[in-house]
Formats: sequence, C-alpha cells, structure tokens
Amino acid sequence: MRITIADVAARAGVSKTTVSRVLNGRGELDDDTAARVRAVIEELGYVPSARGVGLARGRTRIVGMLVPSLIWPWIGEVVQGAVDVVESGGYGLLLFTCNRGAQSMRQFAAQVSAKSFDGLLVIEPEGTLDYITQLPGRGLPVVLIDDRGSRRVFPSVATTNLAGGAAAAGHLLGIGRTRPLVVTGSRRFGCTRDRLAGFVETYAANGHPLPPELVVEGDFTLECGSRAVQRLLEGGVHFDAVFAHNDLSAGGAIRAVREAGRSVPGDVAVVGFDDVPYAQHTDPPLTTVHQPMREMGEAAARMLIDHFAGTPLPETPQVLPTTLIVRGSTVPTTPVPNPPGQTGPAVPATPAVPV
Amino acid sequence: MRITIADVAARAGVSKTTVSRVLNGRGELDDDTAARVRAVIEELGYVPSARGVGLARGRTRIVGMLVPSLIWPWIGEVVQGAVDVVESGGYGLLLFTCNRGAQSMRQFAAQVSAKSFDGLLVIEPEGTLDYITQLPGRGLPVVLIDDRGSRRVFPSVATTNLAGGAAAAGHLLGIGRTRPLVVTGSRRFGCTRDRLAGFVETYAANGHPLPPELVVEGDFTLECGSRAVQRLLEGGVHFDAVFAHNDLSAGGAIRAVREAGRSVPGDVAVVGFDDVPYAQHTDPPLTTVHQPMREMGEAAARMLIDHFAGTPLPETPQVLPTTLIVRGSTVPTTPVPNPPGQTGPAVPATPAVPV
DNA sequence: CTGAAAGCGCTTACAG
DNA sequence: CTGAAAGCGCTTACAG
Repeated sequence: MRITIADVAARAGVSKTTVSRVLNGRGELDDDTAARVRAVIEELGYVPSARGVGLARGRTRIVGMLVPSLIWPWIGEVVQGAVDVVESGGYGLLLFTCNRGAQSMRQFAAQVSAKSFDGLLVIEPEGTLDYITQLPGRGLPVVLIDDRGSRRVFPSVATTNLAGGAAAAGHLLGIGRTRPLVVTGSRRFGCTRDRLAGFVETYAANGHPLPPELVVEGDFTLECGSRAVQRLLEGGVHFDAVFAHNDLSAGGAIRAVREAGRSVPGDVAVVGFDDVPYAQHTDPPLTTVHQPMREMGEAAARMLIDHFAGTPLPETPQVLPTTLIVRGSTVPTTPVPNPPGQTGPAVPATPAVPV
Repeated sequence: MRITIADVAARAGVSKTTVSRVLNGRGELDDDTAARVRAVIEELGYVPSARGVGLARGRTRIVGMLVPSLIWPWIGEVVQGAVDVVESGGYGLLLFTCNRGAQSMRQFAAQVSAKSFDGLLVIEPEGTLDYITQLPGRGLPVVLIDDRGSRRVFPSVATTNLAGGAAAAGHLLGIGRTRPLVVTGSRRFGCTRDRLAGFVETYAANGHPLPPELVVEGDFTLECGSRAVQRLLEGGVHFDAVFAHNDLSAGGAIRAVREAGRSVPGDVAVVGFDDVPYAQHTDPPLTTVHQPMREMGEAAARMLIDHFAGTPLPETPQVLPTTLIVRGSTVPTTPVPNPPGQTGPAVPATPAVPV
C-alpha cells in the first residue's frame, strides 16, 4: 500500500538505481530521464522511507539530546534553539530526559547502543559525565552545552559566567555600591564558582575585597534569597546591594528587603542571573545577567549538523557572551509621562508570554 | 566493527533466526541453546540495531510529538510527562515544534511522509488542524492533548476547563465575592470559552448574573491583567474579585490592585488559572486552578503506547480534573507564629525550582 | 526445536 | 548515462 522506490521506478520505466540518483542528485543523468522521474515522484507523492534510507546509509538523520529535565524554564529555551537548527538541517531531534534517574539513563544507554541517532547534544545531568565521556570513543559525536563542571573534554558551547559575574560587579560599582551581599548557587556547579569569582575579583580589583560574611551559599530557590537577606539584616550586617546567582533567589532578596521596610533599589540594589521571564515580573523588574540559552542550543546543534556535513568539531569551547540587562532593581525607572488621554501610570512594554 | 546478529550467531554456533528468537522471546527453543546465546549476547555486549529492527518490522519504536513552542512553561511540563512514559515503554520521543511557522510544518510533514515515527502526540499549533486531521487516514495514530478547539475528532486528553471556571466561581462566592471581574484569554481558544462559561454559569446559578462590563477580553499577558484592573478602577466600576484566565494576567491584576492602594485579598480577591511556578511567587501567592499538565502528557503517551500493544484508542476524550489551589490572594494567610529564636516573618515552604 | 531464504526499502560499487 | 546485484541488520513465514 505504501509507495516505494520500486513503484516509482516501474512507473517511470527506469531502475531503482536511477530513481535513487535523482533523489540524491548523485551521478550524471540525462535531463529528460531525471525530469520524467521527478514527475512520477511528484505524481505519486513519493517520499523515501526514513527506515530504508537509514539502514542503507548507516545513519539515521536523527540527533539525540539528553537534558536533566524539562521543568526548568531555561532548559526549554536551550532545547528550542537546538530543535530549530536540527529541523532546519533536515534532521529530527530525539529527546531524552533524566527525570527518572538511573532508569532514564539505562533506557538512554540502550538507545545509544542501538545506534538510534547519529550525534548527541548534552546538558549534563549530574553524575552522568563518566558515561557520556566514553561515547565519542564508541563512535558517537557529542557536543556539550554549558559544561557545568568546567571540564573541557568535549566540543562544547559555553557562556561567560565569569564575565557575567564581573559585569554585575561593574554595574553595582558604577552605581556606588561597595558592600554587596552575594547569594550563590550550589558550590558544586562550575557556573556558580565562575560567577562568584568574576564578581569577587572585580570588587577586589576596585579596592573593595569582599568580607566573608557577605558571601552566602544558596540553592537557587526564592527562599534562599530572602533568608540570606533576612539573616544579614537581623544580624545588623550592612550591605547596599545583592548579587544573586539566579533570578528566583534575586526575587526572594527583593521581597525580603522590601518586607524589612527598605527600598529597592534605593537602599539595596539587586542583580540576578539568567534573565528568565520571571525577571520581568518582579517588583521592581530585575536587573540581571542574560544568558544566551536559545543561542547556545542553536550553536551546539549547528556544530553537530556541520560535523555531519564534514566540518570537524571545534576543539575549544564556543563561548557566547552574557549580557547585562539593566532594569528597575538597580536603577530607578524614570517615571514615564502619561500620554494624553491616559491617566494611570504608563506600563512598560513586556514581550507577550502566552499561557 | 559494529557487532551484528550474525556475529552473535557465529560465536554461539546457531543461526541468526535462533538469535532473533532469543532476543524476542518468540517460538519454543531449547533452554540450553537459549542460555548459550544469551551468554554470547552478554559477552559481546550486543544490542540489536534500531535501524535493522525498524526496517524489518516496519515500525520505528519512535513516537513523534508536535508542540507549538517550548518557551511556554506549561508545554515543557506536558512534554516531560510524555517523554517519561514514552521512555518507560522502550520508545523514543522525536520532538517537533512549530516555532518557525510554515517552514516547521513543512519539515514536520516530510518526517511524517518518511514514516519516521509510529504515532503522534499533538498539542495543536494554531492553524494546523486541517493537516493533522488527515494523518490518521494515512495510517498514523494521533492523540491530541488539550484539544483547544474543542473539536472531538481524535482520541484526546483534556482537562476540565469548564469545571475549573466553576470551581473558581464557587470559591469566590464562598468567600462572599459577588462582583468579580473576569479577564479572559483570547476568545478564539476553546479553553477560554469553557473557563468563562463555567464561571459565568455558576455565578448566574447563584443569583449573580455577571454584567457585561465585568468581562474583559485579555491575551494571557501580565499587562492585560493590570490594564483591565486599572481601567475599571478609573471608570469607577466596583468589583471585589478578579478571575484571570492564566496566572500571568492574574499577577498583573494583583499588582494593579495594590498599586491603586487597595489590598489583596481584602478589597479584591484574585484567582488565576494554570498553577505555573510563577503563581507561588506573586505577592501574595496566587490562588489558582491547577491544570494537570504533566499528567496530561503522561496519559496521552500511555494511550499511544497501549495502542501499539493492541489496546484500541479510546473514542471519548480522557478528561483529567483541574484542582483549585487556595493561596493568599483569596484567603488571608494566618500569620504563622515565629518559632523561638526566629524574629522575622515565617516564610511558607515552596518546592525548590532549580535554576 | 532449528535453519535457509526471502524480504523490509533503500544505496552503492561495479559493469557496461 | 543506466542497470543488475549485493548489502545494510534485522524478522518471519516456511520447511524440516
């Protein structure tokens, strides 16, 4: 019932070989023959079976992607970037998550062994690096995204966590803040160490080495941000800014500052990291270090697709820069005059994020 | 270099047919033979090639999933639910988004024609229903998730938008609110119409038919929620509650109410819809109608996987209930007494959402 | 209980 | 410029 290359060949009065050549544009062939075959392909609506092509060519035209979980908002962005590029290249994206822990990894490993895909994009789920490391040796090209452990054993795409931390510091120094509280992410992540280092170094270089009591380890939750602020306020430790290692904990910091009766940014300026949609919805909106998630997914996918086309995988990480996005949590918004006919406060435009 | 079934057969001294039988547990075979073959499989680390199996069996053991975009937070949840079930069933999930519009659909259609997957899960991107509709006729089983247009032509998984709207109404009536402002989503979505209908009917049934000025069409943005509130306040229209059709617009409503110097929930109680993570981070936290996103993804995937195993696809939609989650935006939080040694306000526990 | 052979739908040397 | 044949790695009647 399904149309095969044999049907096309028969109807066009040529061999399967010839049809295949037309399909793949390989070899010289008579213009008339080619035109006739093409007409039949069109007429029959023939599309080569991915299974047949896959077996014959020894490749699936599928890219695998392994991520820890899809419920973290920034991972969706990375995957979106990757899927766009993969699709444009005529490939498909086979998605794996590590949501069910060891069982997920077992099933993922089975698909690797079954050669279900030609290459792999990875946001490393914790504790899987040993397994991932052996994959290239088994003939599977791997590109790492956001090498969290900062080990440079794979072709990878990274962002400038160090420079991002430095940019946050530079901005806060620029608005005269000399005693910033840092609420870090978990120390076991390379990104956290880099963000902290860039920040601390910049302050030190400007004559303001950070005292230990101003660096608090957090865990990327809203609560860790508010708790850190509360504790310092209660302890009577003075600070005039907060640099939190993600937007959620920065949001917690903003809230705790305001609940303590102080103002943001007047008394305490707050800077986050990531620039997830939530950052636009804090009050005031959050100044934050934008990570190019989408672009990282795109770059990693492009590396792999180009590699299939013959370009060797780069040996050094491709680094995409972070960008400091300045909003009301560090710089008071100039009150926008109301346009004629409008009496309420002007609302700043925010990109639509549909439900 | 790659190990094939022929290698296993040779080493075990049997035919490929026998190895295949061991692999698939089909046909009677001698216990000793089976054990020997299994030992060789183990020894060689043999895993059948997905490509070979796929071609021979005429199926790929891959499930396709088409979604509008991954940057909407709730879609990530649905996909996560689906991928968990698909993986558990030994299948792979091939992900397609409609992020690049018509071009995305063209590439998706090519993969459909190439028979790249055995079944399809769909969150319908706008305007693609005509195409999707013809797929089952071409032999591709399709399960729809959250049939937004409310057309029941496919096996599908849905949630109770109508009952969700009614639950929001019942809750607001229960706390004595008789003049609610409704900020809807775009009217072209079936979910919006259902949420509105359930809400309006419940109020009418309780003797409070809603006047037209209390129903405002929104677009799921934070701004539409705050603008609607501002406009009514300025117009002197009295209302004592807001029911917004998603959490983001509910968040906008909360903010506008407070900026106008009124209290939430004292003067105006606010209810949202969805229960995305943001709902826990508004101030006060948002009462909202929880949609079982994860469970919908799981249910749809299970339908398809079961169908591959022989269970017919259900003809009526599988409906998963919404749940009303009551938080501080409708019911004042009872002030938690501070534990000894803690002087700040107690912070309610929130599940960790890692960066 | 086991195997030889054909077939799944393509591609690719090889020969002409 | 074109085609017959072998092969990709499996499964599945069919025969014994």
